[in-house]
Amino acid sequence: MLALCKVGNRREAEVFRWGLIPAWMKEVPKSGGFINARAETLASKVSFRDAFRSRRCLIIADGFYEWQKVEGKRKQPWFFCLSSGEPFAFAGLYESWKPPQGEPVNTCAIITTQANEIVAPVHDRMPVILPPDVYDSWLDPANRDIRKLTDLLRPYPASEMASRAEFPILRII
DNA sequence: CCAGACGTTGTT
DNA sequence: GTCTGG
DNA sequence: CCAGACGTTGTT
DNA sequence: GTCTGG
Repeated sequence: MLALCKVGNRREAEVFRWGLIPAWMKEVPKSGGFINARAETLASKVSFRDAFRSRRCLIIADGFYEWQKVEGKRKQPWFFCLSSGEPFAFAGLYESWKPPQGEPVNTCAIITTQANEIVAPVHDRMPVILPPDVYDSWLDPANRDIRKLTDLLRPYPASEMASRAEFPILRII
């Protein structure tokens, strides 16, 4: 997946493998890494703390799915997007993981938070979407204010979002 | 204090 | 009843 | 999470 | 490598 990060003074777009692998891991975990990190516990979790301190990124998307448990049926997917239809940015973390041998692998995870009112009927968690005015402070590795960074990780306003039930068969683009 | 975990709930 | 240690 | 502690260094 | 659970 493609994500924006800040290297030196420049914003860069880089390809990351979805599934963050902490630097100290010796081999690729069975799960393939951590695809989600909880906003509430980020700062204290060994696996995310370093990335949260200095390797934050933005993951561009135009929507996301949440899957609703429906009694006796397969899970029902719902599609969520901005009512403006504009693309947006998930708050993400990345790591450059060094395998025992071979080239480093860029890995990333998205951050989740409590669901807002539009997502809550479907699922209790949702990805953190950041508004454009905080992109700079989120991306800046020199930003050491963990408290303020944590405060950015809120559920996006439901009033600016739209949703629709999606049929799995039809969703292939 | 040391052994063992270290993360979330995605995918169909 | 509540805290602590394993 | 549940079992087991729940207290301090006084006195002879 | 560092934290947690026993």
